[in-house]
Amino acid sequence: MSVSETARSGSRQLKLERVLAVAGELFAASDFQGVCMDNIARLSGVGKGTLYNLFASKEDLYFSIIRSRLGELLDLLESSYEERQDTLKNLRSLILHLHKFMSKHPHFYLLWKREENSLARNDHLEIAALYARIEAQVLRILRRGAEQAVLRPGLDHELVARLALAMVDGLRKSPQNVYLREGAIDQLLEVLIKGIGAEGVPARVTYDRYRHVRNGDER
Amino acid sequence: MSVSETARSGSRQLKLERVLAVAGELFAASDFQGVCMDNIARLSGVGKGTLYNLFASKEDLYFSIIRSRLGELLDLLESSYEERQDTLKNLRSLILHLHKFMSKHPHFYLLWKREENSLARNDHLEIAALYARIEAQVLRILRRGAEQAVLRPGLDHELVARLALAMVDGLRKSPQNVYLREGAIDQLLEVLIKGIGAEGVPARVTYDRYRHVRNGDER
Amino acid sequence: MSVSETARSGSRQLKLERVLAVAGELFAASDFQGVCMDNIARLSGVGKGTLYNLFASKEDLYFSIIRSRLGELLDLLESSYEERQDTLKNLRSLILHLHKFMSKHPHFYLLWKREENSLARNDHLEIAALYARIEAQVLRILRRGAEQAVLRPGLDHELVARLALAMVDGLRKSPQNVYLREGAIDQLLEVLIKGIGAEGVPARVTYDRYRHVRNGDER
Amino acid sequence: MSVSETARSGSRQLKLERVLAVAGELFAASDFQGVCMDNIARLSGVGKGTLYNLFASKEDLYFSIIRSRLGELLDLLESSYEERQDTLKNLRSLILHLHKFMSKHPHFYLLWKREENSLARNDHLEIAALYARIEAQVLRILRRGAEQAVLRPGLDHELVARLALAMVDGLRKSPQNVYLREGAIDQLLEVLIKGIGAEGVPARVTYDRYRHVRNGDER
DNA sequence: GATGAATGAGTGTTCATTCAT
DNA sequence: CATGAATGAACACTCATTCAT
Repeated sequence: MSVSETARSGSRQLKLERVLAVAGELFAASDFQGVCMDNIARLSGVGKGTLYNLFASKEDLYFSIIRSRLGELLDLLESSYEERQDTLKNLRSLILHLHKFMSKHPHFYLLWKREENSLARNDHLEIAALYARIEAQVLRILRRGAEQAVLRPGLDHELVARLALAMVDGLRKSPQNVYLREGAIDQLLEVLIKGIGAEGVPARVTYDRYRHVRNGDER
Repeated sequence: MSVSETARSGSRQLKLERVLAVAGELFAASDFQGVCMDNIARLSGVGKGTLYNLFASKEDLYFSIIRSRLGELLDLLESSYEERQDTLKNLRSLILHLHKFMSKHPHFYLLWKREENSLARNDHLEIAALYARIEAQVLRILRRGAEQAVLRPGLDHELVARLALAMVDGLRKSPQNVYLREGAIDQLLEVLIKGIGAEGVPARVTYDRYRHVRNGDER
Repeated sequence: MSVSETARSGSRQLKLERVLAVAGELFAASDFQGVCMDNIARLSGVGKGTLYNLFASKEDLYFSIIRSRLGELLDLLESSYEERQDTLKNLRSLILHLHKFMSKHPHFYLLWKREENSLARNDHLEIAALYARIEAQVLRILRRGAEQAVLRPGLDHELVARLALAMVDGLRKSPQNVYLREGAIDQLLEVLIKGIGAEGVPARVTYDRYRHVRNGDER
Repeated sequence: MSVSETARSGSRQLKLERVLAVAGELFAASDFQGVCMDNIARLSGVGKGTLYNLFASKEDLYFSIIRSRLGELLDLLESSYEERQDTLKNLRSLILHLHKFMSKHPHFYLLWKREENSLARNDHLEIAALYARIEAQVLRILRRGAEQAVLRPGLDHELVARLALAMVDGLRKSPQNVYLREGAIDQLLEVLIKGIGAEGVPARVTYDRYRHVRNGDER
């Protein structure tokens, strides 16, 4: 993480990133068992043995992809939260970041969601823990909203958190171009805020528009 | 399906059902490649060769599970719709049926959702078509609601359909007991109706309560 | 074992024998890890999968070779013993049978002796148990000899048993033609009997000569 | 070997010894292919590359262990022989040295005996040559004994040499504590001398007892 | 039709050896 | 000289599919 990394570990880091990217794409295109280490190695331009220097096993590689990106996402979400901010703005910001991240890393997102629907892989606990941190972040926002009376009373916040996150997922299942369709996320927010906001709370947050930029796509 | 099937093909039907049930459980517990035909055959009490009389291939078997249950679900949803009914009741009914079905067939649901997150399996188109029919059903309800001015104007119905279905999915990811928690689905409906309903439309549909009965669970 | 085996199990038996023979030769020519299942399969004329139907693993195959032949040998030695016979004749007979068997199955013998010098393979206990039965047989003869006062007193019979068996092993390490050299085994017996016999016991047992026939050699 | 080695090469010698010791233990505990160079390097505290500076290959390392210890043993046996000495004493001394050496270096002994039961390793000739020198030493003693008429006539000395060495091997296969059991080796000698000695030659050599000291064990 | 033994392509993983640093 | 990261050939074992019975 430090900037002063040596050249060696830098090169190692690069190799690792390349492997993660290639493997992510392959895993997304097929499934865990449908991808073979030979291909990952060849397409990453490293020897098969090197794969096993970087990761303990195929499974480790698979979950490393999810873990690393999920970590990124969490850092993003947690650092973008501002306690003193307007609750709705925070909610909006979180959802926008989520949406942006999943537009930027569709491969990773696919893997993540797929694993959510797998019951019993060994490593699953770790993934579940990371996911729980996302929910916790939503919960924090919702509770702050309840304190500020921005949300209507009587809501089961845990349930609402899950619903909100599920709605963002819903966007992903749309025909491809929808990721770009400007209004989708605003409509989502409007439905959500109207659904959970207290009477008279404006559902449309227009100021401070977030720019939908698709940068750095993975081919 | 016909009543007039011979005893022989009846036995065939039974075998087929047993295979589908066993295979569904196995596939849900692991993943496509993690299940082997030997086990399916042994646990179903049929010979391996018979499997290949019933299904063209392992993949065919896999998708047959999804296809058959998804067909059931569609029959259910489409037949429960009543054109002349109250729109909100129809929406509510659809969501309740969905929720009930996924409580009753968690194995199948897992497979289905998992496949939704797979890009390129050969058979995917067929599944997608079936899923589209569910969306179409939601859409039909929403449009009827718009005609009756029960929904607020300006909504992208396709988007809303997707969001609504995603919210139901959200329930599934809850800790186990939530399937049973009575209020969850009502809160979902309340949030949704408040989110998309026209001003003054009551969000709580209390009359004619749907009974949450967990019958016929698959062990 | 029964003569009335069905054709199927007969064919299975044949295949199994062929595999054991081929694998025995390969293992003897190299070592456990130096032989690959692909080769065993190819040279046995069976598919690789069939190997795994017959044996649980490579190790199982390896030890099956030893186990099966060692069983044969034990049956031979134990059935050739006659309680009421002259003790020296019994000792002589045992050693002759041992020698004959190791001339006839040099591959097996090599494997067996090699394993004796391996400390910790999983299956080793079983082999050790079989070997112990051979020693027990020698012991039985020696004790009977002590009763009959054919052996000089004061001998540690266990030690003598081990020495006797080791001497037979010594023959094996000779240049190849020695297996055939008529006199070797008689000299061995003479040294042994003189070494452990009571005073006045004739060391040369000339009557009833055993014919050294080399039949059924394995290519 | 020379005393005037520089400090550097002295360190090299030390490294080499450490590697030989570590590798010997590992090879004895498993088998040739069951030991990997990584482990040898790590446990020896040298880099993997250094291993390849010391030895041409894994096989070379393996046989270097046997070769070096076998060399030691030969020096010992050949230097302990005294032409003018009593023949039986020389024989006894040789066997005692053999026995002591194999008590002191059980790892090496295991490797050596294991290789004796392998037909065709490339390097085998060299080992065989060393073994032949041991046999030659026994032969020398036996022939001298024949000259002195201490042995009975008519013996095939080569065969007797092999039998004698095999008997010492027999001791090794005993239950562990036997290495220590004082009397075993004396019984062996008694049996052997009675077996091959001329009439009237005392079989028990009691004067000048050899002390069975277990010194310098390899942990 | 039903069965399960036989098959061999395919896969994860290891490890001796090399070579840039 | 010493090191250990990189490599890819080699291997045990699995499993979808076939087909003789």
